Amino acid sequence: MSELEEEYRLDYFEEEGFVRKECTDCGDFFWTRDTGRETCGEPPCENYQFIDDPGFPDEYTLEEMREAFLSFFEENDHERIEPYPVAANRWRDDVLLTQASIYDFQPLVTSGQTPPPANPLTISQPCIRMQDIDNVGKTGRHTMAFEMMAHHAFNAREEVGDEYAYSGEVYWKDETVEYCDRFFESMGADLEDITYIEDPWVGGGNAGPAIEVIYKGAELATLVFMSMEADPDGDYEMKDGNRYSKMDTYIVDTGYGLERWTWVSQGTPTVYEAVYPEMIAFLKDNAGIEHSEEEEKLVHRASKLAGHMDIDEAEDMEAARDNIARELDVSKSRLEDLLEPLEDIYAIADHCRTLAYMLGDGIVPSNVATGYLARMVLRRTKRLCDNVGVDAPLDELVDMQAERLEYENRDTIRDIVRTEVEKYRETLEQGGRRVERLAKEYAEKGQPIPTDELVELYDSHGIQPDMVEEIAADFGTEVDVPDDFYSVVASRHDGGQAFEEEEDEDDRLADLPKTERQYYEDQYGTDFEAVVLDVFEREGEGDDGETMYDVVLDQTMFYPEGGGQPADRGTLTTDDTSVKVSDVQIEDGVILHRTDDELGKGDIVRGKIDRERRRRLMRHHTATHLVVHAAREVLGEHVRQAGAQKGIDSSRIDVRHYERIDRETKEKIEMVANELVMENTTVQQEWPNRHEAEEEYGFDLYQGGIPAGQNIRLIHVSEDVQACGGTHVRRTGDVGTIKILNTERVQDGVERLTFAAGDAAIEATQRTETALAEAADILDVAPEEVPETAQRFFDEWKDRGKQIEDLKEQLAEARASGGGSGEEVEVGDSTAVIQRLDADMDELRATANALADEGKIAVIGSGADGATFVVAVPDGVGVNAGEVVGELARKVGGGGGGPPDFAQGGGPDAEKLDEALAEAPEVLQQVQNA
RNA sequence: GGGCCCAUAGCUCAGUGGUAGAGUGCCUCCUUUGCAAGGAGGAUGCCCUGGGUUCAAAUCCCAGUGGGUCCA
Repeated sequence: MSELEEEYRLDYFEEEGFVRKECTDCGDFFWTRDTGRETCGEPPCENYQFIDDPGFPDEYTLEEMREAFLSFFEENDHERIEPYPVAANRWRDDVLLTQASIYDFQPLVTSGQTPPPANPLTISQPCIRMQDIDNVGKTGRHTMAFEMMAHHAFNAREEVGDEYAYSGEVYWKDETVEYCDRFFESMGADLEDITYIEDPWVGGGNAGPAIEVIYKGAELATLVFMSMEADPDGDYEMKDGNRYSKMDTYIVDTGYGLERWTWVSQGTPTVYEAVYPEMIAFLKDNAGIEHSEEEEKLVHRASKLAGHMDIDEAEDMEAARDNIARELDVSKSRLEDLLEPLEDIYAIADHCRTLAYMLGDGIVPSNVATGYLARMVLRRTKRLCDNVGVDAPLDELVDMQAERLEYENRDTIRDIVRTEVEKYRETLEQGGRRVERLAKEYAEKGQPIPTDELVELYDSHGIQPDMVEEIAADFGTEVDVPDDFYSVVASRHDGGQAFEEEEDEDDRLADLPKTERQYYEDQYGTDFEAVVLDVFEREGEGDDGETMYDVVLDQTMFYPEGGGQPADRGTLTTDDTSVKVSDVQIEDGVILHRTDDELGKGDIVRGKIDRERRRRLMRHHTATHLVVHAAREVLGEHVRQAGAQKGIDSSRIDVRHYERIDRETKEKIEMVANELVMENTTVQQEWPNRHEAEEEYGFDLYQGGIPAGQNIRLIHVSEDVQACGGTHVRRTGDVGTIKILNTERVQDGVERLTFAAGDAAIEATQRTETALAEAADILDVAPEEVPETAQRFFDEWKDRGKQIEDLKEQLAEARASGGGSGEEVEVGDSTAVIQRLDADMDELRATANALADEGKIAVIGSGADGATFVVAVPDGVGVNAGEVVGELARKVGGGGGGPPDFAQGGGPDAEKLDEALAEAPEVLQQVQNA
């Protein structure tokens, strides 16, 4: 850290008369105007000083505080930026949720590939930190959802010129600290009370000096000066033990906690009371929580103490509670009875805000990714509500927050919450029954429910161990919950990790110029001329191991595989030869044409792409945009594309939605999509600046992934606008027609729509029509009558099955009582009937049973399908049917068995059946004697 | 993206290779009758679909479909 010491010697500190001191408690270095100060000011070195004694002259609500911050920086030449979604995985694939304002600009802006939307800028970014979930409500200061107010400046060293998307210095450390000071000043804070602690920052491969800003015991801001990157040969060793070196870009990354600032301005005992006063009042009232004046005072004092204590760890919670109780001179249980309901209520308010952010930004609960996080939060919130006795519907509670956050899709949010609560209820109900059965079972055995059953219940059925304990208690059953339960569950999930294939990078490839993409200039073009720049030999890459070639041209009409659109095919022709193009890929802007034969470097070639294939792909691509657009219109604004694949005969898109799409809904989507086709509007492409595009259309542009670069290609189809690199038809009418073939649920919360466009749609319709016509033909009715007729046939078929069953029974009885056909022999005191009857197993069984009912041993053999035997023995006769069958079956090369009074068996050698039956009397004798 | 679990009577579920079951609901009758209840009898079923193994599959194996759940 000492290596960074110089980094903190700011001119600003000097001019303002700051002194650098070492905290007498924790040893951290800090800067202050107060020369007499000894500690850094941050808990646990010091306590909160703002509770019941607000830090600013005026109280602020959340909204007022946000506005105060943003307008302060606006007045100081920062541009105000609209917040990004909380679902960060919409623009980056390394994280799920937005956890800080800087996430908005990673990785493209921070690495200098893409310019920032404004420079410098200010923003208040909603964030969600799931890792704090257990502390929410309990510590008085943790929230899962919060807004990070920030100002950012993106700088690049002068000497690197215009290599990056921004250049030069906007401002750096001195100005950043000065802004912080002046903002405090504008709020009416006492500047003597502020300390700036030196606290270098490391994260995500970057690092830099950073400063924590403490005021009245609360950390109100962090000023990060991101300027280093991981580098084994770097000059600086940071606190993570790795070495870092300076980057060409350096970025001001600040974070001011909106909730903290609001809290400090109000001086309430907990942050929740400052942030959600109305909601907490509502919840208290709804849960029927009333406190006497004395209790009220106790709670107030307890909250104050809790706020002072450092209880980040769950284990410390118990101890902290003990200390608080002692200090207040009440019993721990009394304190818990008072505080626990309040803690639940604080958590509910916070979780509802989290849910409002998540669902409002279009996350659909599911078993994957952010959807799963949303489901976890929702279920946890529901449990908290049940626990504390809040009976207001959850969708209403979430809506209260959604309304405050000014989301427009509130109806959808409520719908999603209702659906999800209902799903949870069903899961609990089913799980409850399952646990009851288990509890009963183990209660009878007098054993506790073992751990592996618990793991199974949790892992496969989503039932928490505490719920098992609760239900088991009703049956007096113990439950064996190990302390490391969740790690036992985790160990079940250990498995082989897929390893990534590494491809050899060709240096020659890197030196080639980017191929000119003619397919954008003329999407209908199929013929072109080009010069061969290079040819790569690919040995053994062909389907049958033959050598293939990757041809690089200066320009091409061939569309390389991308954005779910397969590559074009066609031919490249010179005066001497013609080669087939079977695949086209793009690598770093260089387009590779996979061919079956060699071309010479410098050759001039005529390219020709498979026109019909391309047309079909274009129709399907435009149709994809139409179907997504139609799905949004029918299902709701939350609908997002979750993957797509275009094809020749059909295409599919996966769409996020919280319910199954039934046939009626499917037809509605199909209708809307086809209406757009019939409108026959033009399909337009443009290449606007990415930030202008984002500003105008929002993040919903990026349905199929986020492209890099300053300018992005937009495709306008009707009202729909998407960032897209694919080829499209000129007018929607050129799609012809769209037929949705199928909908399936590919994951929870993700529906797959398979559809065909143009001639492929007609073909698909014809296929189903043919199937129907053939079915109608077989039934000999008109196609419209197929369902009714099929129903009638099915019913009749069932009826007849029952009749046949009946008749066989009667036949068997008649045979048994009529006797005659079978050979009767005496076995001990009883009579055995040995009979050959070439019929199926059911019939043999019925006959044998009927004989046994008359008190006779039945040995029936059939040669209908191989050789089969049934042996039935009446009650009280000492012959083991299983053994008899076993013996007989062996003679026909098979086996058999069953209970002593009824057995069946057989074997493949039907011609030995009579022989076996002839020996049956002997077998019976033997078995009886044995 | 990966793992695990489930699919049998209208409903809730048993059945672990050998004659498909229980509880509940349904129908009929009896007792009683204000309602509820009780007794006797009866009907329930492509054991999700398709393949495989086997003399024999609801049962074992594979694939599919539908649902549930946990993890990243």
